[in-house]
Amino acid sequence: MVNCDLFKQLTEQEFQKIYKCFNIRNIFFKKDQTILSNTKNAGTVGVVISGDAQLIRFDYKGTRTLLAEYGEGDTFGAIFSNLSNGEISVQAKTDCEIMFVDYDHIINRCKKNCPYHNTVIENMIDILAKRIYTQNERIEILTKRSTRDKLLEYFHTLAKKSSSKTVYVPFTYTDLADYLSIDRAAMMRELKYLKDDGIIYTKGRMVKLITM
Amino acid sequence: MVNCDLFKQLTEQEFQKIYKCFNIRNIFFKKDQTILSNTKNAGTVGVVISGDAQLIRFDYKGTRTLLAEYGEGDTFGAIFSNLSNGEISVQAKTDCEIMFVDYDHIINRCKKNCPYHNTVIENMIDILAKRIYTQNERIEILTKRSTRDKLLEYFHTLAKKSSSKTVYVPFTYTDLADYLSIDRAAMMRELKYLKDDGIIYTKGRMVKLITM
DNA sequence: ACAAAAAAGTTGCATTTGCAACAGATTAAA
DNA sequence: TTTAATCTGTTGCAAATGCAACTTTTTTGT
Repeated sequence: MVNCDLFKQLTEQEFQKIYKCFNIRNIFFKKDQTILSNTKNAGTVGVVISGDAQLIRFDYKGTRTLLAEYGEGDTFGAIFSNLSNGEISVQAKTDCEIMFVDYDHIINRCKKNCPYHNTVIENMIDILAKRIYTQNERIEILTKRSTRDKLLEYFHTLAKKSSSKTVYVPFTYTDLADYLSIDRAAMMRELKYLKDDGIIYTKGRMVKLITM
Repeated sequence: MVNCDLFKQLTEQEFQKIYKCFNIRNIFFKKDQTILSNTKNAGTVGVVISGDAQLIRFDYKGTRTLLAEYGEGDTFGAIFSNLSNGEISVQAKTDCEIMFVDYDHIINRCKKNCPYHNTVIENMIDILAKRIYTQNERIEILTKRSTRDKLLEYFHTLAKKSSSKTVYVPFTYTDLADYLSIDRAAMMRELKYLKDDGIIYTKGRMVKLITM
């Protein structure tokens, strides 16, 4: 049984029917392979069955930006901005299995008018809404004007999610810098200042928020 | 007849039924009034019938960020990030009329199972997808590390939309700085450098992209 | 268990940016 | 139509940031 946002609340039989009707296919990827890009698998939605993946963009300058992280059950793809001359792609962070579903099949009801298609569409709405929410979080962070404020906003975001003042950065500090869209060295320096000022305490990727 | 993304492709009769069934109400706002915020009209979707509105956030520091602009037919609200200690709200930029629809009514089919409810749901998906697209554009811009690159990315975004190398900034330069999340003075300075370097030519809010 | 690769942690220095504080131009209001 | 308010355009200066170039530590692959 698949355990993912897109097909939740479906019975096994319903899922099997949809699997055929929607022309769904599962593909395995090795670490560092490209799962999806402007040219590869465009117009499809990817569902992570196992493993981890990252949405990454490279600038014309070669600047790397980490746009999102996907884990088991997460859904990605379908909607990208086709702007920017940069390359945007989803990369396998570990070996992973991905289920591909055509976006058009999801949102356009076919003549059969299967009742469980409604469920899928409602799930898709939830996925889109969640993505908007996540992007809003990201925008909140990026609109902060200083490195310090970006870091603090990010840590507070994590803290809210885990309802704890002790948070764990879910990826490397190198990636964190790319996620916050700042220079890694400048970020490390600011982390030190934050520690010096007694605002945070860190040990590896564990960060404890002291003030507030 | 309403002309908006949310209820497009509906007949007048269908719309009238939905208007009652969904408990929709139209409200007029004077310029600078708050249309929607964390506390006011949360959980509802606003549709601009006439006038213009802006999504704005104020930081704990008082830093203003312009998050989005809405014109006639645009849909806003329903999904905000509840993070950040800042105040987020939709403000009337001019006098305007707003139609409020409860988000739950849109996405949850009722027992009557009206066929035209499908249309509304499909419209909602399009709206969410479009919003994701717009947010991606914004993130593209914000992840640029320099003022210069932010400006150029923004101008190129406008240029793509209008398929022209001559673009018109749709709001004041003061607002543009808030939109790009940079200091206005620094932005004006960079605009001057861009002109000096022969990369752009400007006259008022008209910007002509010379290179590429 | 070892070698190689990646990440973490530092620092000096040049550049960019934000901030404050203006004057002039334009727009809105009385 | 005059006044007030907002927006545009500048500048000096201090502070923040990015960049390059390292060393040390940790992780990964064989």
